[in-house]
Amino acid sequence: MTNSRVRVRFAPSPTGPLHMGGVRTALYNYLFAKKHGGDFLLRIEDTDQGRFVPGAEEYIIDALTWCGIAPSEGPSFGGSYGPYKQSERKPIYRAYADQLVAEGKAYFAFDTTDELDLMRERLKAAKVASPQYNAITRETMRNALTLSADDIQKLLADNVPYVIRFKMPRNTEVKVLDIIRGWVVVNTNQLDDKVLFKSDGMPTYHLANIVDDHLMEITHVIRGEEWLPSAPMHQMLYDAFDWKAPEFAHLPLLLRPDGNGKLSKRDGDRLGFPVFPLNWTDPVTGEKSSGYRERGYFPEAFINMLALLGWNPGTPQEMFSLDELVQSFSLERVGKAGAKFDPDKAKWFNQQYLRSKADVELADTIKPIVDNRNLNNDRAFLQEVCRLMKERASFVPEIVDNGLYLFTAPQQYDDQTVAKKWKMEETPRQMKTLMDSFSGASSFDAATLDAIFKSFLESNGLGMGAILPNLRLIITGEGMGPGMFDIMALLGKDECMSRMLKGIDTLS
RNA sequence: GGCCCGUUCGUCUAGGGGUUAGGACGCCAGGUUUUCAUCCUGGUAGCAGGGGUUCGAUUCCCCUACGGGCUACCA
Repeated sequence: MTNSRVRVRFAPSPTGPLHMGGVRTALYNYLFAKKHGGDFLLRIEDTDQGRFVPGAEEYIIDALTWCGIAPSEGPSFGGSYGPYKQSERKPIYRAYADQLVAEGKAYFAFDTTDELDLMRERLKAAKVASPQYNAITRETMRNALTLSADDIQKLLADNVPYVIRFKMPRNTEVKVLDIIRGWVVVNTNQLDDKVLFKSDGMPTYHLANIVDDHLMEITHVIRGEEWLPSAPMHQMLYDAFDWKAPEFAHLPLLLRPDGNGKLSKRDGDRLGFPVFPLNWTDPVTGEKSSGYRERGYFPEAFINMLALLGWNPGTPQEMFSLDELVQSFSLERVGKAGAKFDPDKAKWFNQQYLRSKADVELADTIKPIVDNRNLNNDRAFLQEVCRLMKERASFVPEIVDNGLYLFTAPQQYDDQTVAKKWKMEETPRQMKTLMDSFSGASSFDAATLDAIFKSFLESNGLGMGAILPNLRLIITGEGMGPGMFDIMALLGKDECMSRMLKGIDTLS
């Protein structure tokens, strides 16, 4: 590798929607690339034709785009190292497998699935610790190392299916330097003769991955910890090809909030939070999974939260824009231990972003929701709704849900407040008097209304606590909410009068 | 089972041979607010256990426990 330009890739398998753990892996790749002025590319690893899920690839691209971490190379993104889908690179791989065979570093194996199962069972019965196809067992199997040249020719001529296996050397120490974990040392006796090339003509992950990373000039492999056990094997492959291996960084896993285990696709809706960035409907089962986007999360909040799950800047800063993350990120500050995802903290992040948004911007965001429900969508009105409600919401849709009374008159009145504050003998009379005071308002703005209200209290010798909750009750139906006179000013005189009248009437 | 990786408040984490072990979320209490939310103040709670090394270990080493990952012609 002659150039020193950093190139990293995110290489998911299109077997379903990308979950948040995958998004985090993509994010760290993205951040690392940007930090070092390098390239971030997407490669689709679809070598397993049996597990292909329609729509998954589009989903991955949509999700990354929504998160603001779209790659600069990849399927539908272009780039000069393509194609970026392994199924489209199929013709490339065979020659590399053949090269290893020619050099005696790999070999043909003709064993059937049944024969392999039998071998494993035999070894298990003999109490062998980990039954595997390796330097010892390969001697008893049907492969190019045990068969005669004539037999092999015959099998090939008969089109008997075969795979190409890596000839793992015996009793050799393999060392892999991981940026996050340091040296990881494994003896090859623990490793098996991995299949590099499948009988269906496709390479396995291991071969395709190494060949593509080499051809695409990947300098750093940043991936999930589930790949750590196969890293030594990958190192052996780079050595076998006499290629310089990229640097490795194995990320700690995202764990589920309850109990144990890594976060899986099933956990989300079961525990009441999404595991996916976007909604997803399984094309086969029709099963629906909810996404962060549709739940009302901002991509910035989602990304911010994800970034801090396993990485920290070493400073107390928690709120990070994507640019700030790029500036601060380093693999050295990625932790080693798995991180449990905390839905409460995710919610808090979103709340922070929601509060920091401009009212105008939020107004645009709630407009589709409002339109969808046939509510008042006047821009200035929505902006004021957002100003009043955003301190009281964690998610965008809550602005509308919690402030529905700003759009439509209440249909019912909060029982608790009625029971506690509404006095049959005097409240209706007080409310009527108050109505008269408001109806004479010179202008219906919050300050004027506030002044009118205060003088009403004073001239009637009343306290706020006795009157205001009831005013709120008949106008909003609620016992709590934003500043009462802001609400009234927003609703306007006619609406307030009509609501007060209806409220008094209903509750009397 | 075997191999590999890991272990600081409930959670995310800072720290690191001598610290009152720091921050954030959550939770609790008080203040502000006519109310709720926000905001402010305070509080609760942690170095998995046992051996070493050391004047001194949460920090370094070993063991154990626990957790996780991998163990396919899946990635």
